[in-house]
Amino acid sequence: MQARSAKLKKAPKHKKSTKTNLRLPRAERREQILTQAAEFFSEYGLTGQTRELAAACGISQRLLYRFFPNKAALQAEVYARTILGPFEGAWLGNLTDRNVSINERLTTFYENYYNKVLTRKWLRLFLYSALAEGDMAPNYIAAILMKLLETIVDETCFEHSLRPPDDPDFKRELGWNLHGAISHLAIRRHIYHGPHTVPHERLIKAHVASFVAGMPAMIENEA
Amino acid sequence: MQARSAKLKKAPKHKKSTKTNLRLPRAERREQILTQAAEFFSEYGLTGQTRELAAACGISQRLLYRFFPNKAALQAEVYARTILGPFEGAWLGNLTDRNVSINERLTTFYENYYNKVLTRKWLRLFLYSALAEGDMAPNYIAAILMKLLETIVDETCFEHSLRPPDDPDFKRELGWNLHGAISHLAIRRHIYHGPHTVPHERLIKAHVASFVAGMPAMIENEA
DNA sequence: GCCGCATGTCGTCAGTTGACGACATTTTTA
DNA sequence: TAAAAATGTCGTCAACTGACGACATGCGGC
Repeated sequence: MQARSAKLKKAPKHKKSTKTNLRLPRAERREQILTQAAEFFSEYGLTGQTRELAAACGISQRLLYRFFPNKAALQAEVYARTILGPFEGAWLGNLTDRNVSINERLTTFYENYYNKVLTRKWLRLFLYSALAEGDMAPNYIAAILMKLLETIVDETCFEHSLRPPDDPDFKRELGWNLHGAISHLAIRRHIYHGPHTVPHERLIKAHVASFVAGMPAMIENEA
Repeated sequence: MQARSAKLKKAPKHKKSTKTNLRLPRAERREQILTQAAEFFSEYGLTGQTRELAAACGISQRLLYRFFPNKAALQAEVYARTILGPFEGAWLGNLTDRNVSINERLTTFYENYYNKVLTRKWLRLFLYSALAEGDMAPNYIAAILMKLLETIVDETCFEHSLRPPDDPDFKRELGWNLHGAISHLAIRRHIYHGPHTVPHERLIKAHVASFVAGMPAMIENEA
């Protein structure tokens, strides 16, 4: 964001000598760029400059355009990896193991989700994209989230021997009670720079406890 | 890159025929600019161009600099009005009226909060600012929110004849269970463009019901 | 009427920024 | 080992963008 005074001094004009600007195979360089770009756009937003990104990669700006036709294409790939990637894991399986208590299942899942998905990098990229109307793959995420939300509501209702709501939209919204509270915890900590005084493990347990205990009230309230 | 706000301004102010915008008194023009700017920066982010904003106002870009020394100063004032403004209202009072049921108090409050504060404009401005590390007045908001969170936890605990947690940080975090769930509902609807199939009134009631019913579990869970 | 000033615009400067042609250097291959 | 291919940089263009000096214009007071 500040002066790019980091601009290399009298770089080795033709002599190899000291500077080891080693040449990387195409795939490897591409990988490095994508990794740096995820970090970079997450930090400075989608309007971050390609020159700055190149500097962060330690390469010339021109080289970026040897790998991606334009900035948007690079960002699309960053998005696909960093946002969609973490969702690939199907940890959903454990959620339906009724040999384990519902509280433990939910706590374990969200402990994992918080650490693997709701990171600073992920949240910033996601929010920048959403604010820019970046409809990048919201459907994909929506599909996975819908399944998750239905699962946690179904399982929690089963615990109480309750019949889940018939309206699928409303049913998922009940799941958002827990999912939203934990997502917002991550947003507060990573985006709003709220205090980290209470360890998140303790809070996830509390949110899960409230969700499970509050489920009957949410459903009965509908009478 | 392309049309960020490329919308040619429509007719001036009706009257005055073909001639350009009528001349406004300084205070009035300033007001108009601030109103438009809130809308504008909320929509296009803090990197929105002053030329586009001027066009939206129907004035020349130069004129903006007759009212504000620079872009940042204008944004700071927009922020103070649009973000801080809605917090001024002290609807907190009703929350402690124990003649009314806790569910009704919380529902009424959050119904109001959702409609008056958690609007699309407010959320977008707030998020853009937070992502840009805009430490603009987070303290002021924090102070009000802290009071709010403590109040709703105190009142809900009172309902259950429970002693609120001694640790003030943890106590506030419990309040975030409800506040976060509702904030995230607004974020989903206004920022993520999630579905609006279920009316928010119904969801606020559900979240409140879960919060109130789940409070004992959150506290006992600490054993 | 016409003076003076607040209101408002035009044009431009200097720094930015995405994109890319031309060229240089290293590695692979026949 | 020389040519081809791959890897990489320099320099530049055109559009963008915040900022502002110079100038124009409507309006109230006398």
